[in-house]
Amino acid sequence: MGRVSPINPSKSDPSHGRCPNCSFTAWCLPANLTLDESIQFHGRIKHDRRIQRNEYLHHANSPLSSLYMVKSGFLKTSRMVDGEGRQQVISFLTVGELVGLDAIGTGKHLCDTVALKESRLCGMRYVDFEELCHAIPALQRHFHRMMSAEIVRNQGIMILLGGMCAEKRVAMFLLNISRRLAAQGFSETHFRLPMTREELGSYLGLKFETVSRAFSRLSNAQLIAVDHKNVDIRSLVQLEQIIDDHDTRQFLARHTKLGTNWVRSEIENAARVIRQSDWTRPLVGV
Amino acid sequence: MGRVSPINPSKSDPSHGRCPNCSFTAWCLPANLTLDESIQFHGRIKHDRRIQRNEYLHHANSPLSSLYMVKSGFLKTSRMVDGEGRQQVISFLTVGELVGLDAIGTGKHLCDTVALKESRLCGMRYVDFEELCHAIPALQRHFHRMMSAEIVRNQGIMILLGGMCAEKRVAMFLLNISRRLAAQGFSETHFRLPMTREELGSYLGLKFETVSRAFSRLSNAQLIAVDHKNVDIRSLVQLEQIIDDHDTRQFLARHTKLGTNWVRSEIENAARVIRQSDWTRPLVGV
DNA sequence: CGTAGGTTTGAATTGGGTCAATACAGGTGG
DNA sequence: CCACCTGTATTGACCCAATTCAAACCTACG
Repeated sequence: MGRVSPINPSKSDPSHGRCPNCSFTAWCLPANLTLDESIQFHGRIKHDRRIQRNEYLHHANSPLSSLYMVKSGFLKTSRMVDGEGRQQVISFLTVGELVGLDAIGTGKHLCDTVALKESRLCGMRYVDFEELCHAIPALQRHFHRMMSAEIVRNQGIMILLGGMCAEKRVAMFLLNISRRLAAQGFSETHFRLPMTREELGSYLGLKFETVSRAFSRLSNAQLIAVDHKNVDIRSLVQLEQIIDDHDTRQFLARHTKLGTNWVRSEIENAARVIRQSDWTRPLVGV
Repeated sequence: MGRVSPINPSKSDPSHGRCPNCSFTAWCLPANLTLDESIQFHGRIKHDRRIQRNEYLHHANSPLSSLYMVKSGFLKTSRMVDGEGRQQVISFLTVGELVGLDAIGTGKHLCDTVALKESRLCGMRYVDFEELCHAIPALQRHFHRMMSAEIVRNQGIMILLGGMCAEKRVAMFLLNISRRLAAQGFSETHFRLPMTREELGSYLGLKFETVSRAFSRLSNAQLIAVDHKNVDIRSLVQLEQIIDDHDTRQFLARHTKLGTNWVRSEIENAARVIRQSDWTRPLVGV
């Protein structure tokens, strides 16, 4: 039996299903299913559930019924942090990402999951999914790999939260978003963040003012351009460099031109050059 | 065919295997396997691998060959954080806990895993494990639940790292250790930590001096007694309360008595007792 | 429009980090 | 058995990045 090659989702043949570019079908392409298996899998999918901005996909404590794949849009998951209602954002989810893995252990969702913008999802009843995993060994292996990958992702966040300064956290986040969007065929340098500074801060372990300042500093250093929720990455390379750089402030200072207008910038730089060594000297052409 | 009831591991019947109280067999008890399945599972286990303090179970980048269960002892896993060799502790592992889930996605370990003290483990080749998961649907379901539980645990760390002050982090850690040891039949209030302050700090996103100060403050507030690596939890209840309390410093201040010498002498006695006895011995059913 | 929610920025505060000094435990070898 | 030595732990003094508090400002949307 011929194997379905792991081609780009956008080119996948929708002949055996009513949901063109079905995100769930696309998700299991790397599992390298046979055509039969692929049809079998596709047959259990509930296609194209839509939810509006601020609408909940599910609340904490609700039972797990289905796993969902994001087909379009953006969602966040968040969890209660203490006795009283403080919530912390646990993840942001976008196209091609699976929702509900954390509920399998207990059979109940621990997270609220809510749409940050209008979103479409494909779902599959979890009991069906388990059944298919047993019927299709390749799917089982793929699922194990995906669960493991989720664990590794979370370890990445733990590293971010455990030891990085504000600018590195934001830089890592931007690179992460960039890669995830690029993987789905969107621009890797130019996007609109669907979450507020406060939600982002909650995710990154920072207050919203600190997030805002971090954006400003990265912007001053010309690594990005920010206009409210719109982000333009000016240098993916430097954004990556800053994460490994031991002295973040110095790294940013090297690339920063001070002030918001030419005159002020020139004056302050001139003063600095006179007073100190030339490490604050702006880039050529300023 | 009769089902193996999910009884306490320490009472499990070792009749169908050479490894009494085999930690891996115990791990799959909640899966509620039939006797046949249980024997089948047990048959693939490589029993009783021993590793010494500071010995590596595996290094980062080494291929995943086996999953391991900790039978006794304590290990840590850690990951490279940046270009140069800074490592961050990702997890501490003790009796009854599974090692290697994060390697399934890529087939390579991302973490170094090293023993904090002499440890014994049971292992199973991952290919065998996958095969058994397919052959035994109950095992597959159990494994999925365990992977999901691992994701949930990591979310807990993310919450800890994202928003808690030093004392709360240490309090949570102590409660966590307490529960894990209690689940294996050890004392839930009285134990010896196998890791250094630095390793603990790395895990909790703090410098070792800060960990030390946090221990001191919890100790001054009579919630715990600390003597170097020996910890005696004086009030599990208050330790839980402090996590929900909005104003940690005030909470601690309320309970702090200055200059109580009698406490100190009791602590030192307790510490002596721990040092003399083998603290790793279960209190029940030895 | 007008208002509420979101963002930016400044100034003051503080919790944790850094640096440094000392104490202690546990292992080693004499 | 003891003396030594190294790695670990505690504690104090000072510093700095992030938080808190506050004031504009913007923009999205009814």
